[in-house]
Amino acid sequence: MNIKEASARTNLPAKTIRYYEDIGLVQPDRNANGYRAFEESDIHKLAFIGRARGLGFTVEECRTLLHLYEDTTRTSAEVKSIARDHLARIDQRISEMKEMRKTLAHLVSCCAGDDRPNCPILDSLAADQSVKSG
Amino acid sequence: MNIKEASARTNLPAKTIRYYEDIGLVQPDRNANGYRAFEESDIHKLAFIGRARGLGFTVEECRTLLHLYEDTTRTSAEVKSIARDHLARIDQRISEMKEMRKTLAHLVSCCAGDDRPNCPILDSLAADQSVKSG
DNA sequence: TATTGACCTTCCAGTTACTGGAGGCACTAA
DNA sequence: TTAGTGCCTCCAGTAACTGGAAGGTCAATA
Repeated sequence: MNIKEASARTNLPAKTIRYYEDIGLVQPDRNANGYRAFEESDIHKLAFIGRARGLGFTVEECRTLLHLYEDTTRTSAEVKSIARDHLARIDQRISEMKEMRKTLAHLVSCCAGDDRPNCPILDSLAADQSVKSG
Repeated sequence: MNIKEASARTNLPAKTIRYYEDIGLVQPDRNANGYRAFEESDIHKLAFIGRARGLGFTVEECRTLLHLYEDTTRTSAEVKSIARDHLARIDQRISEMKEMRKTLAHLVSCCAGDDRPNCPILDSLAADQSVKSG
């Protein structure tokens, strides 16, 4: 199948699929005319990558996961370790963002949002003692 | 003061400060020898930017906020609008990450993490019906 | 005075994961 | 034959830095 159908089947933009080929995640055959010829196995790989990306794994992690998937001598410990590291990064990131959110929400709630110039948001950004939270 | 002290005062890497000059966020004077000469006002701006970046504002938002800060004819509504948009983006991002976290945590908890190859994490990534959550 | 070492400069390249666009074949249908 | 769509490659740009090379400057020391 051509790239458009592969794109439709995997929900990945054609550009992205070409990119994944570029960096060696998939190696579809080529037709005589030079068009990529995707097999079911390519679609399967691409869908795998798409799902892993959807869970926030980096492309390099996706590559590793794909290798592990194809390596029947893998151990589930290897996979779990990658997933757990990623989970930790997500937790880290979530807590950072919650911290930002807290400060920001407080500032927003303090700001009149009218036509006067006085603004606690700017004051806080400018202040040496920054308002960190409620 | 030289860039090293400016860096220490603002907690921003020297590289980052040079970058901020490159993109026009600050315009420190230069000494006869070509070294940047930071004034208190530059430090203040840099610290402002650093705090705004710490709250997750993009560099372009920082530029806008800085302009607003320096423009005494601003309205707090303008500032609040930027902050509120940013807050919405953060909320969006947090909920996306929580969704990821949920799925991932579930998969991790299902995986034995031993020396056997069987792995529900890989199964889920490979499966056409993906496991979305608990 | 010469030289070390820390500090400063600019400029170029690399990072992540794509995305947009130009220029140009290939294929299908009318 | 022509139009329209789809495909190809290659180049450049995105965000916000970061690393490193090559080289000038300054203060202190041998």
